[in-house]
Amino acid sequence: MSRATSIDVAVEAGVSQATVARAFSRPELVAEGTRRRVEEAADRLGYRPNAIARSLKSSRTNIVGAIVPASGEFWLRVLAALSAELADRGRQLLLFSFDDAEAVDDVIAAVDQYRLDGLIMASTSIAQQQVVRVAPTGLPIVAFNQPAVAGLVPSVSVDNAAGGATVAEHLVARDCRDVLFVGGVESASTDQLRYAGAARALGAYGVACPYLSAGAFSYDAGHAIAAELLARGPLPDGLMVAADEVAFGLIDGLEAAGVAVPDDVLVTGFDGLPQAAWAGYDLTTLVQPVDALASAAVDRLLTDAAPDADGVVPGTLRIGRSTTPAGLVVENSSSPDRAER
Amino acid sequence: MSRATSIDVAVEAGVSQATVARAFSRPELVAEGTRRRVEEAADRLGYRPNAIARSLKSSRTNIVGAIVPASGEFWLRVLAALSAELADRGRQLLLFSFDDAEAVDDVIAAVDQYRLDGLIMASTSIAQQQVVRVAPTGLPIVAFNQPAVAGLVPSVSVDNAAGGATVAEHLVARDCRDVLFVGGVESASTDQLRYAGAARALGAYGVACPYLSAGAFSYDAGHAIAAELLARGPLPDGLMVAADEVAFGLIDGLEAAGVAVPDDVLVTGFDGLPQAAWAGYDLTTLVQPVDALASAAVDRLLTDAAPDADGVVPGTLRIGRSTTPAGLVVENSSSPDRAER
DNA sequence: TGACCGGATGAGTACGTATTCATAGTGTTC
DNA sequence: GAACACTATGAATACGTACTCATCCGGTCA
Repeated sequence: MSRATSIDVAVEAGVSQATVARAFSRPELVAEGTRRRVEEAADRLGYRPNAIARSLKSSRTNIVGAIVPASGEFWLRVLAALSAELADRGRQLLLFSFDDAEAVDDVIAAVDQYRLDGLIMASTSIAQQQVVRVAPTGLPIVAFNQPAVAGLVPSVSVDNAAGGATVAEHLVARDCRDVLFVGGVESASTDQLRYAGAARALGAYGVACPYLSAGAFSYDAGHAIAAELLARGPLPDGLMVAADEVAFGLIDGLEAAGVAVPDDVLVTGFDGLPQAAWAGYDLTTLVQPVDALASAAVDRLLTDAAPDADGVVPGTLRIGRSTTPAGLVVENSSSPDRAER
Repeated sequence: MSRATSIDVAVEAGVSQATVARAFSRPELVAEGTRRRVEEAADRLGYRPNAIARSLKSSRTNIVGAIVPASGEFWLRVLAALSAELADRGRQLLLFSFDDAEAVDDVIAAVDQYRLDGLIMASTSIAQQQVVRVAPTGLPIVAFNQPAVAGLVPSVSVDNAAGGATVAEHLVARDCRDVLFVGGVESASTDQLRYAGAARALGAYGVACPYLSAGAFSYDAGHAIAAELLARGPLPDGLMVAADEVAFGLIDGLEAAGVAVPDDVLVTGFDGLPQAAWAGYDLTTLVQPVDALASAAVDRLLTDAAPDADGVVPGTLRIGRSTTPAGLVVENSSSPDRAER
């Protein structure tokens, strides 16, 4: 007793299969009474149009693929946002998560088989050449937070450079004269842009900004780099970290070594994870507008945007205790640095 | 210039379409030389089998659906684990996330259309009747961490009752004589089981264990309930919270009010989120073996397990600072309560 | 040498839908 | 009342694959 088909419904309702198909896909072409009879018959048989067969005919699946790294709080948040956004537009999300960059090739092969309506590539570690290989297949693509491929395929990302600058200026406003940028993965374009934005902004104030890589965008990497930082000599005034998760690890690593944040050193993050607002850290960070980014990405995907359509969405600075030493008096406590942006 | 089909390849290779199809689906039936010729022709044309058409014929999509709540750190972790597990078995994951329980009906309708190979329902807020409605369609289902439907459909979950007991016994071992259980959503079966396990275990020691609901499984709910707790009168020795995320909020709420954890009150969580291990909280919690759970769920799904096949996987206690007051001397600091389980 | 067997391949069909084309029916206009 | 426009419907086909069945061919055995 398998699923009822449109033919079963046609027999039940005493009409042709074509009429059943029309009743579901273009109801305005079917007479009122007929349509009701078809609907009743369909209800009785528990009929649902078979999306697979429909896709075969129409060559549109209503499914959008998303390639997303398998770990990291930020990506998981992005995933939820994309899923919600697609659901709003009647699409489904086929998830491809991957651990290491090599697996991306397998994923791309799979994507190809499913004739998806589009593909969102969300990762900093997908190589440029891998993206390029997909592009000619005619599959609409959008790169998510992967500014390196901007120009090759439509992309959407937060304004990393401006965000880096915003955070840097905040540190200057908090009297930092000596800042160290702690990056995640040096080759990641987001890392580079955030650093470039920060270095330029700090340069305008005559503040130098060396770069140090933690080696990964993870809590553990941040925790591990703390020791190296302390071994290097005296701490700078401010540590500007390229990602919240790394910053959490770094803060914990520092405090385990007896260094207090923000009393001994100011720390900032980047991403605006929910945990940044949790009192345990209360981290100053650049909040990525995940929902807006997801919305923009889906937009570009479904309207088949031009390859050079780069959507850059501004982030917002969240100021927390991690850059607010106990002694500091701030005029407007809710958002003291609002004017900076 | 659309995609090449098996017919195009057949022409190019000078064989029939049937041979091309065989070369890809059952290569052992095709002679060595022919197969090579087909493969070369396919490469030249960039041919990939169309999974949609294959599904139509074989009525197997190789796609498994997952209905997962749109928020909550725990669910996101589950999602990543499921995706990885399915990828290992050559399946894809079609994601359906939902905000409110009503949306589940829409999701189920969508699921039905895609003729998925299986469906994983991961949520405590999916009503029993909704699950039951899906069951008769013949679609293999597995309920994930939703013990309420055990017996109706195959289910997989952590041993909530035993976990609750384990945590409770740990609190007793830490000299708690007065414990309050802070639940998330009272109607959630996970909540009930964890509470029941805890209450039974505590009862054996003559320790009472009242129940208080935070109203949601969220940081904010935990934060908000802190005030109510303090207004109720003197704090108990230990607060046993039904979920890590709630516990984080509760701890922050308490500390904002000047109550120190663990010095003034011990706090435990449940789930074992990565953040529990972060030094900011260092929470004692029952770690759910997410990967093992995901693996078990996929297993049951693909082998079409019996409806009464209930997979209950044990969790492990993680002991953190949140139940280790400064004065306490512990014999084996790495895992002092290992014997408890 | 003829019957037979097994492997390799081709012709044809089915999966369930959407859509094109043809046709029957119903008014409408001069 | 005939020619016409228009709506509602049915018959037939295509989407791309997998699989059944039939065919062919070289080798084997009596």
